[in-house]
Amino acid sequence: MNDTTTAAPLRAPLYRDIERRLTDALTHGEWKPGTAIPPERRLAARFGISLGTLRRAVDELVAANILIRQQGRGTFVARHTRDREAFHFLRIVPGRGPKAYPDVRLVAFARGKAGPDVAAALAVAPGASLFRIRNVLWLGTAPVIVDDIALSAARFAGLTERAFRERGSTIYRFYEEAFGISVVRTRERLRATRADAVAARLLDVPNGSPLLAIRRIAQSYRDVPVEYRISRVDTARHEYWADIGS
Amino acid sequence: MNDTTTAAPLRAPLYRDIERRLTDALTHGEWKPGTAIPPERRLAARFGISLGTLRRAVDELVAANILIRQQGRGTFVARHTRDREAFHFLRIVPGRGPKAYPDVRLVAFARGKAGPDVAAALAVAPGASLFRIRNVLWLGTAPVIVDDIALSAARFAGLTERAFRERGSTIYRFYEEAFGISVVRTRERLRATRADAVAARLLDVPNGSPLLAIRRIAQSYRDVPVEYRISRVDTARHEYWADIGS
DNA sequence: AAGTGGTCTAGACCACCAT
DNA sequence: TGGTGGTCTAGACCACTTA
Repeated sequence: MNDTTTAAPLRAPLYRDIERRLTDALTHGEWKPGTAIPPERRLAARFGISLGTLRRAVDELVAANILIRQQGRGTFVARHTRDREAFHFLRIVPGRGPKAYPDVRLVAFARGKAGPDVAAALAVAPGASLFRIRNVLWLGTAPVIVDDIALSAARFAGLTERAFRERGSTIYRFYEEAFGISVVRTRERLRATRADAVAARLLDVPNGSPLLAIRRIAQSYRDVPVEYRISRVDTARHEYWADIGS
Repeated sequence: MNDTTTAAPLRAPLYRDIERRLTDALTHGEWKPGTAIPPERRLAARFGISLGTLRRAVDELVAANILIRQQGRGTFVARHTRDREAFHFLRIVPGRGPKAYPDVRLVAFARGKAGPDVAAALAVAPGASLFRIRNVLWLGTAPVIVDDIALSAARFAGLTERAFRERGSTIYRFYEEAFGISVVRTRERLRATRADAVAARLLDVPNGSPLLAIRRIAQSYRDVPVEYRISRVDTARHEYWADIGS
């Protein structure tokens, strides 16, 4: 939650320690997305700390959308649902009218090599092997977004076009279930660009139309980058939303 | 911090109550931006609650950037500094190279009437009197952003072009000091557009160049809208950043 | 009824800042 | 040295879910 630039105190507070031990357990797959972690009283006993301190550590992970509390039921490891992927990570909404789920259509699946930018973004060596996936997202009755996704072939070993096409769930849920990779945050950079020939054709807009270009780095626990994605969005009838300070 | 859609429990927790009483005091000007609120132990006694509960209420306001804790010194009402306005609310950064403070140049100051969209955004009656302000923001050696600001003339009674031009501080700090209006959050919607003749001239780009258009509603305590702003950004060498899930 | 998370208390002690 | 926020504890009781 802190700025990455914040100086670490000489002795980290106990709840940070516990927080680290909890994400350790998550990273090592001790608790899977969608399942409950042990009850708070049990965890507090296991770590030999008070309930208040344990709750504080869990609070941090809840705030980071890594854990989800449900009163009376338990605390669960967050998992990607259709809603979460469509309305939390996908920040494109209609200018007017209700939100809709995107219809994701795979248009290209290939292997490639990482250029310097992608390599830096994914923390792999330049020239490392990649999967490159292109999707067109339909919202309502029109194509609105072209997504170009780059994945490290090493991290997603065994991925095939067929598995991706027939995944039967959202993309991030698929990463979770098939590769044990949980996307917990994204960093996005936006620019206004012009549609090139490919995007113009896929989005059915004139060549040179203004498109919103979003560069996204998706990260897992511990800020490990797992996906690099460039989205180009036709914002004639849709827009990107960002609330600051809430 | 909660979804606005969350059903309210039958009996609100005590700390929500305290949080409301604290923002009441802020709204009524009991504590001014930049000054310290009373120490936590004193506030807890004043409200007749435990320190833990008082801290929880303060925690919420700290998370919302309304209060700022400083260990050993006190808890202060957040105030707009150059850094906060330039790096927290202004989400435009250079594509490469270090961030810089914007140089804000006023190019137009006028009165006008609210159309339906602006009226809805500012929660004023359609046709209500407005101030309309246009600034060009320079970053480094080039004009990068055109800001068109709309303010309710009633809420900013007495504002003059001269006062705005000679404000001697950032814009949001000026709202705070001259009108007691504290901006604590913004809601932004982004689109890719083409530069019209005016923007092209002010930003020194060809007519029709792609520009990032940002519609911003700035809100004070209790989500009261206080400013409507449309920014048009030349993203050739700058970009907009958004981190999700952190 | 049993088990979970949610709220609230009372108090001890630590870390940091100003004087 | 005194005053501030930061951490941690131990425990009581409430609210909600499931069986």
